Parts: sequence; C-alpha cells; structure tokens
Amino acid sequence: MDLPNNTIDRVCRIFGCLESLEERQVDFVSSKDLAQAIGTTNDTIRKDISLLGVTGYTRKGYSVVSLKKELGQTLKLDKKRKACIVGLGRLGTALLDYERFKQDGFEIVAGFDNSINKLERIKTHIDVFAISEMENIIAQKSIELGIITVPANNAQEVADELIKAGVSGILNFSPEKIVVPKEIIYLDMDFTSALRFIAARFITNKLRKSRVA
Amino acid sequence: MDLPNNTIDRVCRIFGCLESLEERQVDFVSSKDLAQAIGTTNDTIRKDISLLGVTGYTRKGYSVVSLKKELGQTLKLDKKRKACIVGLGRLGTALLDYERFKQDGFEIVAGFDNSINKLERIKTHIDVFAISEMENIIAQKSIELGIITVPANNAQEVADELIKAGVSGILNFSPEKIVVPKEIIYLDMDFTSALRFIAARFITNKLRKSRVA
DNA sequence: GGGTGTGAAGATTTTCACAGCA
DNA sequence: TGCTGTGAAAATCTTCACACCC
Repeated sequence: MDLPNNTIDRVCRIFGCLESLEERQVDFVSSKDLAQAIGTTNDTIRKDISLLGVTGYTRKGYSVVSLKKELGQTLKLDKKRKACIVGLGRLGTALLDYERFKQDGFEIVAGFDNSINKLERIKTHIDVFAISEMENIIAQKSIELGIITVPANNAQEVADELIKAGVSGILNFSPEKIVVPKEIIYLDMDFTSALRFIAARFITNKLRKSRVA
Repeated sequence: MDLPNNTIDRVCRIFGCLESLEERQVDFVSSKDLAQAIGTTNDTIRKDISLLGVTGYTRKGYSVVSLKKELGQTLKLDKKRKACIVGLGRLGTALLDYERFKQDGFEIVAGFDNSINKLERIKTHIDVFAISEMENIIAQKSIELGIITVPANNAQEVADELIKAGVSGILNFSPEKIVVPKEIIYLDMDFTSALRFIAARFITNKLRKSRVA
C-alpha cells in the first residue's frame, strides 16, 4: 500500500477521535464532525477513508465502532506494540508513566539511562536499565519503538544504538536533529520547532493545519 | 506573505539546525547538509530559502550566522515570546523547567492548575496560579502562547479560556482534540497520534518525513 | 568544481461537483 | 434530505534542469 503521508497522519488522528467517541458511546459520526475535530475539510476525510478502502453508511455517517475497527485493521493500529524510553530525565520519567500509551496499544516495557543514580531513584513499575544493556533488552523483549528523551548532544548516538539493537521506529523528543537510514521510520517532536511553527504562522495568513509532527 | 505550510515547518527546523551549528562555530552550511539534517532534499531547502527572499553565497553554501539572522527576521523568530503552561502534572512541570525554551526565545512566565495542592507543592522559580486567575495574568503579562498539558476532558475548556484571555497560539499536548477559531494558530502534539503515525508507516513504503508534530 | 537560484515540469494533494443511496 | 463515494479539476508542493557565480 502506498498512502499519502498526510493521509496517514490524519487517519491516526481520526483514530484517536473514534476512540473517544466510542468511550462516549456515540454510534455514528459524519465526515464533517471528524473534519472539524482534526482541522480539515469533510472532502479530505472522505477521500482519506476511501483511499483505505473503507466504506461508511450513507446518510448516517460512519459507524464509530466499525470505522475504528476497519481503520485499525488496515493500518495495523490494533496491534499492540512495545516501546522503550531512553533518557530518564523529567520528560522521560513523565512518559514512562503516561498511562494513556498502554490503553492506546503502546506498551512501554523498558526505560534506559546512563546515570546509576537516576536508575536507583526512579519509582515506577517499569523496568529500568543502563544504556549499555540496551541491545540485549531490546532484542530480548522484541521492542519495536524507541522514544528518545535524552538531552541534546548524544541523541544521535542513542538513535544509532537503538537502530543497531533492532527497533524499526523512533520518536525523538530531543532538540537535536537525528539522521537515520531510510528504512527506519522517524518522527521529530522537537518542542521548540513546534513553538516556532506557531510563532512563524503569526505572520502568515494561512489556515491552520495539524502538521504531523 | 503567504508561504506553504510545509515551508514554514521546515524553516523552523532549519532554524534549529542553524542554532546548533552556530554554537559549534561552523561558518558555512550547504543546502545538502541542511536537507540531510531535517530529512528532505537540497532542492526543497533552496526553494524554501529562496521563497523567503534570502540569499546564500555561491560555492560555499550559506553563512550560518547570516542565514539564521535573516530567516529569524523574516519569520520573526528572533522576537522573544511569552508563554504559559496550563496543567501542572508531570508533563506540565517538566515543561515548566525545560530550559531550552528560554534560550530559544520562548519564555514560560506562568503556570496554571486547579489543584491548590499542586500549586503549593511545586518547586520552581516560575510563578504558578489557579486557573481562575488565567484571564488576568495572561492579559497582565501579555502572554501570547498557551501550552496545554491538562489531562483529556477539559482541554477544550482550557483552550476556550486561553483564547478568551487573548493568546494567539496554542500548543496542545493533551490527547483530546480541540476546536479553535481559525485566527488562532493551533498545533496538536498528541503523543499517541505520533506513535500511531510511526506504526502505520511500518506498513507503507514511503520515505520518512518530518510531520510537524 | 561545487555550490546557489529559479522557472518549468512533474507529482501529489486537495477541492469541487455531482451521482447514488437510504 | 443528508450524507457518502469518487472521478475530474484545481491548487499546491517537489523535483528537475540548467544558468550562474566564486
């Protein structure tokens, strides 16, 4: 399959909306509602959904439950995935305990840091290890995703090790830019760039947009 | 001015690269280097820069210092901006003390939460207030940016109050989708959507992309 | 040679417009 | 009527190709 990046981005957000609609026991949702929630047009939503080959119910909109199920199956969002966090500073430890991840299908199964001190002080039910153990643990636990929350300066090094250890996707919260081989799926979540994006948009007059990250 | 959204996104990231090149005292950088750092092509970089009306030095690439200065001036990224954080859980407090923001020109000047308990317990040099004081404080301190780190369920309510109080941009870390009037610049930094984006890309064969958050 | 700058071509993405359906 | 589904048109974004410059 070969979908537009933007479509994938939007579908992931749509999936999140469906999740909360499901919790609130809403049965049907229209392309217009979804469009409003994620900040796009109803045409785009319908096109996205149709690109995935999924079909709704005329006149009533889409069945929340079945749309969620179908999108999930198509993009394999229903599969549970294991992730680890490297860098257990304040952000890293906050993410370690971010309960939402688990309920959304991403289980954080390990944390890594180089400071013995931190490893000892951390109170969490998730196992934490020294970075030197990363390669073993990742292989052993079949971890697919790496979340980088180290300070700048050794983010690249950490990324290289994650890749060597076998993860296929990396989410980078550090401000440092990272270069990865193109078979690795990589997403940059630099907070400063995000704030700058907003600030820069103050002086342009375009419509808002989600910007995947 | 009316720039492509993607261009703005990339320029904000380029700006970050320039910042770190400057720290490392690198004098010149080529479009190719920048392309590699942010994950795009050199054509795109040159086009982006030229869209902003900025010009480099043939053969040597761009002067780091002057490119940074010009991009900064054009997109007003050199201007200091004040921000506040609403929701002082673990993520919110981590961001309160995220020192990088200040050095990047974004000063966090207030934190808000509804729990008196949290307000009392927090150790930080930044002033914290009850949410009921938001409107006053935001006006009084001329805060332009709101960062939402409350748990889902009242993110929309918080956004509405931020807007009423006068912020022009919102960065939303909560998993809840928020609807804002279109004159407000809004960016969604939902972690789960980001992880899903990566997971979904596992089954497609497209090149990586930055996706603004 | 090794880089930038940029119109034009090409590719992709979004929007439009309308058929179809319950 | 109200909403989906989808080709076709429009708009946007990226890549190409080559002039130009030190």
